[in-house]
Amino acid sequence: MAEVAWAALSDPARRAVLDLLRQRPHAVGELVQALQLTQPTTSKHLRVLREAGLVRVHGDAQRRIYTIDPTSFAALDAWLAPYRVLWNDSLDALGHHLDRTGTRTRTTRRT
Amino acid sequence: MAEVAWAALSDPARRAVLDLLRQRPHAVGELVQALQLTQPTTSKHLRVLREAGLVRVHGDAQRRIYTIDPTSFAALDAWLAPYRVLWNDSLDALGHHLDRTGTRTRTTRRT
DNA sequence: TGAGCATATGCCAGTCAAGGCATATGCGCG
DNA sequence: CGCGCATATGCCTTGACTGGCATATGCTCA
Repeated sequence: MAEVAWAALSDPARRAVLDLLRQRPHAVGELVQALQLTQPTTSKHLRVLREAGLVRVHGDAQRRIYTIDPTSFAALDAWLAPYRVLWNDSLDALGHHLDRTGTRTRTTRRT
Repeated sequence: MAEVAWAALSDPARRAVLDLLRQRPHAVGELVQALQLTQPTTSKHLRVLREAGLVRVHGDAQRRIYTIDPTSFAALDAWLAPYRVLWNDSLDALGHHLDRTGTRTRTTRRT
């Protein structure tokens, strides 16, 4: 199902793209420069991410603005969710008190 | 970093294996039968999962028992975590009240 | 409308993962 | 100690993905 989404995430460059987009929407050119990739390569990665439903293109002008598409991420997380209980249990067992590690629902201030 | 872990998850068969292991540890033979895969293929998938740190082999007798290794999952979730806030916001915006969707730290009761 | 920028696509060669088959290894039992 | 079961590994072929390059497309502006 999420099939393509997982495959998309398996590439480091693509995860890097997402990490940039997570902060703010970017135009292709910005990504090219930030990631030190060639323009065609970047476009191809974006295509993969787009078809995986992980990103969305906004401006259809000359500059195409890419943004994160949260819904697909939700699907990934949904798959991962059942497993979360497992390592939470393990951590508890180890006495890891760290209040909600970094796994909170809405904080994400890290770095 | 998690590099291999993502790649491992990109295969449906492997996710199926994990879904089985999540419920209880399984011997290779059980997986073969449950997933309708050939034995060598299954072993190879298990190898990938093992090297990705997603599973662990317990009994070193004739029957090798595979179990989920929670730690690697934590790494994946850690990467995913920053994105979680994004779709939570979207959902909130849409008026989704559902307290902490299913994203709590220690519940995961959803189906 | 013609030039130029930003982005996408096509084509090609190299690489890598996957499945099928045969076979090797590890282990317990008679 | 030799046999047989459970699992792992090797080899091979095929298909998919990647990056580089050249080039096509879409859009804006003079």
